[in-house]
Amino acid sequence: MQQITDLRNPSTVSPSPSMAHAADAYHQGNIRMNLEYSELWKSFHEIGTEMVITKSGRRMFPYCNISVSGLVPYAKYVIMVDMVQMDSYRYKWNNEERWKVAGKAELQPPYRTYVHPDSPASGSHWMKQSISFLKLKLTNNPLDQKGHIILHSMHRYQPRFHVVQAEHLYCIRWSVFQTFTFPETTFTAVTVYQNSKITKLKIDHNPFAKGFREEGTHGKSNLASFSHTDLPRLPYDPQREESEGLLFNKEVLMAQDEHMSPWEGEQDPVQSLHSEETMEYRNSEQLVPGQTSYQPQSNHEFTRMASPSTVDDQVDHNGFETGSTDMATVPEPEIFRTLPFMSPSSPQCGAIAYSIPAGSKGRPGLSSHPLSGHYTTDQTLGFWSEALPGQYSSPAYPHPHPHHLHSSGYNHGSVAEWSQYSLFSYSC
DNA sequence: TCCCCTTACACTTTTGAACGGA
DNA sequence: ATCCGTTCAAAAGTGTAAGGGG
Repeated sequence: MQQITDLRNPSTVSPSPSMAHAADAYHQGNIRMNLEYSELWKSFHEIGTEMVITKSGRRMFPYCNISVSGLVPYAKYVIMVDMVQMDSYRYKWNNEERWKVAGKAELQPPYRTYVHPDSPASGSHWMKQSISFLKLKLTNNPLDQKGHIILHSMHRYQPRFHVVQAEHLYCIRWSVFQTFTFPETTFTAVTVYQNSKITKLKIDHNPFAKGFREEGTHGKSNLASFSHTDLPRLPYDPQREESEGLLFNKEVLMAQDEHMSPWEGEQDPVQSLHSEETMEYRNSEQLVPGQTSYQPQSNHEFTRMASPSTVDDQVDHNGFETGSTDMATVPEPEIFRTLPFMSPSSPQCGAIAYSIPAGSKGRPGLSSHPLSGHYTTDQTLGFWSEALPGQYSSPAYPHPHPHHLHSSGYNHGSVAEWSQYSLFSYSC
């Protein structure tokens, strides 16, 4: 685990002074994360994990399931996951049944983060059972409006988990991020499985694929079929965590020797990346966004959820009409939000964006949108969060600061349900 | 021709409403 | 009126295979 260095006095970070001061008694760096079902992940990783992505969105299998410890029991946290592109290459599966570089990576698609539906929840809530990201979906549709994480096919990615102490989702901007990655969760996004061994593993362990199992092969593996209904809801067990973590490293190293890597060349890029890691996870802490890193965007640019690589693209990736629209007239919108966050290519980025999917009557008037064009730490997330999904209850803007929401008694409703329908994405 | 993507399909699990009994 | 368990149809999640486009 990397040594954690707080970049700023935490007491100046949290928007919730009372809770923040209480939490200061704890070291942020005490947070630990463990990947559940790492054995299953490893069995895929040794072959070269592939995840199917579809236009309508596809779940991961195995899906991410983690446990955390070291949280302040009574403090609120947001837990989320995003996908980091592992390198700047595009791959192809060649005749020798290996992955090889097929060229440079495509331009990065709109960057999105999946927020766990329980967020925000108390530390005790997160620690009492494992945290499942079963419902996270991957898509290759850059115009996706369902909040799925957008990836490029034939590119390599790694899930990245973030723990953020924040009373509300819209406080994330001020919060400290603790980020965790697990080497064995690296995967290649594909539209059709390339490696038949991966297909077989998926069929053997995914209950939905039971119909493709050959007679008699079911149960052959020493790994049980993996259903989310099978997932134990165990209390946190530090001893178990520790032992599994150490076990993992041993086994991964052994696996490197015993298994033929599916990656052409000397080394699996993932192992290369983590070659100096000896712990079961990687952890880094960041303050986001760095205000100085923010680069103002024009209204048009603002609408595009643009990644740095797409700045020159003249197309609105979300297919939105441009121009001003009365929010109250928008029928059944889903809110898409761009989270102040770090991207793989740009460690800190600061734009917050709201938009409404194509097919809606329109989207918030960008010219009058409180967040468009003026990004400061006073900008807020969640100012129209109450009525999701389905409608905006109140434009209620401009809302320059989340504290206004408190003082006005603004009701944010069920944040858990709300976040399920929300989309966080990066805009850099 | 090759590579990759989309789509339709058959099969499975999951979900939730409806119902009946205690 | 409430709770609990069962049933069943619809919805959702799988990998496969054919076909299409660049």
